[in-house]
Amino acid sequence: MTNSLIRQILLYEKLDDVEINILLKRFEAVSLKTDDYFLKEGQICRNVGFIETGLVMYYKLSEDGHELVCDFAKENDWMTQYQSFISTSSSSLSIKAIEPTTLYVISFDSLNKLYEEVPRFEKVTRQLIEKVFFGMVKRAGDLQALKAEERYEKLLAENPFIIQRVQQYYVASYLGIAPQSLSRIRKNSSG
Amino acid sequence: MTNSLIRQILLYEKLDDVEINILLKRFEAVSLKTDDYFLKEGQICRNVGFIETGLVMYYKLSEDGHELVCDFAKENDWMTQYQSFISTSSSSLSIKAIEPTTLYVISFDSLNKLYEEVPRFEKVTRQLIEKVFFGMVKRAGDLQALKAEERYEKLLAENPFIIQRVQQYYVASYLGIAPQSLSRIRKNSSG
DNA sequence: TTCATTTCTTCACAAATGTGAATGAGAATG
DNA sequence: CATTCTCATTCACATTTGTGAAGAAATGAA
Repeated sequence: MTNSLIRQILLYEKLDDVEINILLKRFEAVSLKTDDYFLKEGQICRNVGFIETGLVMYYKLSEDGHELVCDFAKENDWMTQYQSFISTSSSSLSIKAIEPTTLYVISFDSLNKLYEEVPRFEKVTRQLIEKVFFGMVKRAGDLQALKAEERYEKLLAENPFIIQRVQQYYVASYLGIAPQSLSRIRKNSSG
Repeated sequence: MTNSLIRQILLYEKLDDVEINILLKRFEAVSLKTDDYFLKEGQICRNVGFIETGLVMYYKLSEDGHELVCDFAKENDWMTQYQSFISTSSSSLSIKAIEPTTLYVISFDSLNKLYEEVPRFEKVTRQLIEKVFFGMVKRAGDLQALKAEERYEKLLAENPFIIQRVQQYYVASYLGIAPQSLSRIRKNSSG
């Protein structure tokens, strides 16, 4: 029995076959078509997903009504809206698939039962949250200290999948610049 | 027995007098003069501090050798460099007092003993970390979506203590702009 | 107080980024 | 295939922000 979910979890914590089987029963396979939502703004996020294949985007509506892209997640990434999930409060973000996406999904209740059944799984979760937290610190630092062109170059170096697989106006939004500016940056940096 | 440390903790979790006494024995009172360090870049952060009075600044050196201000913490705030603390790795940040500061400090080992003695204290810690995490998400969103003047106005509205108590070139760095730009923004926004 | 040092402000100009419009390329649809 | 629609590119120009220099103001030390 090997799938990407188990493979990923085993990177963080050794679990035996019994534990793995318990764990698998708690997850449900879900498919999203492009533009389907994992979570809509205003809803309470009651699930955590692990992406087997595909690509999703976190975004919110800014005050002037534009989509503001906050993050991406791709195959082998975990996804949830932590604030909403943890505090059972309505989410200010939406998460939608921007490629056909297959997931393993676990609900809040199921996750808590899993923690009782497989206590070591809590360590996995904690490490994953830390990873997201440190990623956010890094992102804030980049937005603070780098100019647009540098942020683009860094994204290209560190997360090329975003630039390869995401529409440019979404990438621009994620970088905090206008689509036209990203177009200009790409022209200057490649030539 | 009432001090700001206990008062703050009780906001998050009800603890009885026995627990409070155990807890107090694990913390040590420390004073920092202005420009004294709580943590220096390159060191491993082995402590968590609770600020009773005063003000500290997190910063790192950018590639061009300038101080880049990452955060502030004031009285009744907790302070540590999570990444270094959690993973016992050397810190890329420094934390220094920018006002005379009094602290309660607890070491990594002492904190873990405290978790055994007062298990409920883990809940406090978890909530504090979540708070920092959500704050960082918000900061990244602001840096992404707002222009310099809007970031300044928002800081003034939400954290006026920073503008009142921190030198302007540090505030500018925190906002991700040049000191002269902050000066210009202040001139235009007040008139 | 006086002097030295640091920080803040102001200015002129440079560089970076935003904006609206026009065009073009490609994908989707019929 | 033709048509539409969406997105990317380009351009001219506006706005925002950065930069270096000069001086003013504030701070700290003798």
